[in-house]
Amino acid sequence: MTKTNTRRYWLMKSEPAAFSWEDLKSAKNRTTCWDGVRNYQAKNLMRDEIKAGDGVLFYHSNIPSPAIVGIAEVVREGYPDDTAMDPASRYHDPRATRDNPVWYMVDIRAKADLSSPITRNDMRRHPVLSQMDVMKKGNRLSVQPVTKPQWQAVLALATIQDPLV
DNA sequence: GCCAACGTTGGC
DNA sequence: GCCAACGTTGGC
Repeated sequence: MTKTNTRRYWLMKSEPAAFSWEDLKSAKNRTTCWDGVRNYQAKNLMRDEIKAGDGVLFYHSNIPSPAIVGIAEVVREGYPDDTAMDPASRYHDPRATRDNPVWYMVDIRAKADLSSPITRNDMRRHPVLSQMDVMKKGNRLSVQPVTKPQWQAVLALATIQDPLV
């Protein structure tokens, strides 16, 4: 089986005031480590499920018009989030050690802009995208699974080719 | 700014 | 192990 057939898709939320799509694009190698996630469900996804080559929808949250704004790719899969072991970090967790990192992160790289952002209003009206986890009330997971039909619907709406194929 | 929903903490 | 209290998230 080829990598293409096993690729999975995710949505990652970020408050642009903290870290935006533009920040990712201007980062070295257009790449960043997704550190500071302190939620067990998201940690387990990053440690066990999210693989290099997987697709990422980059989503801006907590703004007047929340939206999917870009396409990224996972370039490094789960490894210890060392900010947890750094007493000077705002993400410090005193339980974390080299033998027991407690928290994990992945690296993602910006791949393509959308022709225009896909807002929650757009998603709400869309038969496929309205079913996304991110549209469910009260869903606070910062890393969420996305189905292949949802991924394809985003690319179709954005009128771009899949940058990961 | 409001508030519903959620995850975590800690007393018992 | 239960659950109330609390802090945070995030849409609106």
